[in-house]
Amino acid sequence: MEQTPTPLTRQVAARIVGYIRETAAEPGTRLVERTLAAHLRVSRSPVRAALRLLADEGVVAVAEPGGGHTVARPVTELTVETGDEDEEQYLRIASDRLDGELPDRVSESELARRYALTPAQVTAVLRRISGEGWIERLPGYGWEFQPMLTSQESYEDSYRFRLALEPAALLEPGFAVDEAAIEVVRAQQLELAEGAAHTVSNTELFARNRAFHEAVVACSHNTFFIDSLRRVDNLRRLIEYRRTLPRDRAAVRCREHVDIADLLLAGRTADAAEYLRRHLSTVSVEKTAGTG
Amino acid sequence: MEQTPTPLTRQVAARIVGYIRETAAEPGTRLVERTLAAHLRVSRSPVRAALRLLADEGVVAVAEPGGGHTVARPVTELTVETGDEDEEQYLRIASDRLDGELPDRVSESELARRYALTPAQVTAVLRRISGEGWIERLPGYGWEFQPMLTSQESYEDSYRFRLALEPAALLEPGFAVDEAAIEVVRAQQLELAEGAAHTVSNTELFARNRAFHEAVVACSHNTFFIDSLRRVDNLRRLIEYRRTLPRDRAAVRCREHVDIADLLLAGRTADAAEYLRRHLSTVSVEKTAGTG
DNA sequence: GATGGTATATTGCTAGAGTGAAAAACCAGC
DNA sequence: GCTGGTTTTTCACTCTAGCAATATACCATC
Repeated sequence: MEQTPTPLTRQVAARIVGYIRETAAEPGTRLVERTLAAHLRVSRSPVRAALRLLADEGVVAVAEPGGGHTVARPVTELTVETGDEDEEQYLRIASDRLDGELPDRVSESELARRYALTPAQVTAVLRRISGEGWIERLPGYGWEFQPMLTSQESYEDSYRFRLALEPAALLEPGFAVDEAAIEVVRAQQLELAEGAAHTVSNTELFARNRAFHEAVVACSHNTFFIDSLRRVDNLRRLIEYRRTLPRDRAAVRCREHVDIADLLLAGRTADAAEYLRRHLSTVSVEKTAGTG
Repeated sequence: MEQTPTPLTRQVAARIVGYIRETAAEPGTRLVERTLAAHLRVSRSPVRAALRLLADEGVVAVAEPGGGHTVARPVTELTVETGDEDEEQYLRIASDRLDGELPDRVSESELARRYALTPAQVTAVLRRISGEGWIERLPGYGWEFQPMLTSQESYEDSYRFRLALEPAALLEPGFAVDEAAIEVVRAQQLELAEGAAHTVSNTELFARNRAFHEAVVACSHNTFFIDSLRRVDNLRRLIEYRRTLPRDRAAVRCREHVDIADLLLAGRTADAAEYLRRHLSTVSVEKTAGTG
């Protein structure tokens, strides 16, 4: 009865759980297959497989009249299980590279051997890494790692880049506050500022702060600003993992995030931009001085 | 005697010609295989194949004592033959997409059929396009085109992005003018300003202007600024191809480029940044008003 | 120790058949 | 028209073996 689910099925299942949480759907809410498929950009096939999987786990219930599935449990009880094996491979390579375990140039078969990957998996992970800009295909055979955020210097570079970018994004003519989105990240930041910053994991802290900054910049409705920030954050994530963040300072920064959100919600965009500029300057100094 | 050269061999040959031109090597100059290989990031194998090809074409000569190759002709006589078939495939797809001939979602086999490509070629071109950010792999099968610079709106977005980026790059603490590089692009711009802007091809005009802006930003020595600009330019290139540029205005802009280069060479970086800001504002208005 | 020449080892592409999974089309019921 | 269920079609991955091209190591010479 319980086939081993495919990676895609697991991923879709995880994202359905995320969807339920985002929409705060209460138990009994119908989960429409076509809607989910369109939202997750896949066909109904993996959606149906994922729903069966979630039904086995008791997360969703089979609707009696007419079939289909409904939410079974309240949002608060949902676990976060990602089970993303692609992500693991990616992080292992990133980690090895940062530790200097991987040479500057590697061949695809070398990666396949070292990490016990199929050719398709190698293709997938290389696609992702090159998309993030820290590996490049050579003209002949092989790939070459590009300088990452390893050095202190390039880390500071990334902050000055954001300093040029983010405040400018708020001053875009197309800037319009997405109140719902800002409310969500504001709530997250408030929670952090009021103590959660001391208990939450490194990963989670970074993810939320990232979500805040990206939600703000997303209001600019300018793809170039949004994409650029996302690219920088993808790289930052890899080394923030390995840092020990001073949590008392983090709490202060989260409070500032709340303030920025408030300014935006009050329509004081210019003030928010200026506040954001100062905020980034401060963080930059903290980070780059903190660990030397 | 004359085997059909591989794509890589042709590409390497073309880049060797470019190398000769860049270094302004005179006839008789020795072309060291290992140096070329390191410079082009390939092994000596394709370099040797390319040199044999160029020897057949008479571009390089076989050195008599001790073997090896030397430059045969003066730089001015060199042809520009690219013969880059990967580039052609890429441009065909870009063109079709801009014309609305390609649907939002495509499968790899669909592309292979439509353009008569081998699977490896499909992989290569998708790698490139996704690197430039206008296609994305879907979670399941298939790829989805992302909004490009098709719309007038997104085109304006790209200019405002550069407006936030480029002047800020000049104010980077690590900014240091690469005099040699700036001299080169200054000379190109001067030539354009003094008439060549009216005779040169669309492609060439765009390439030179791009080279100018990127050379300036490269002096910031901040990867994030440099990469971001390159990404925007990759996209701009695709639609600038199809524009009819008003050449009299282009000449004026090239003159401004020369002025900016002069300010930089004189060490007046702040003035250059301000000039660049005004320059970009003007260009933005011209472009976005010109063609409607 | 550079350099060109040569030999060897690896690499990634090709081709074809087979396969499980995903996309797409179709159907029935409300 | 919207929904869940079902069927059909298409897709891309997995093997396998073979191979030309590339990368690498090794010479010989000056």
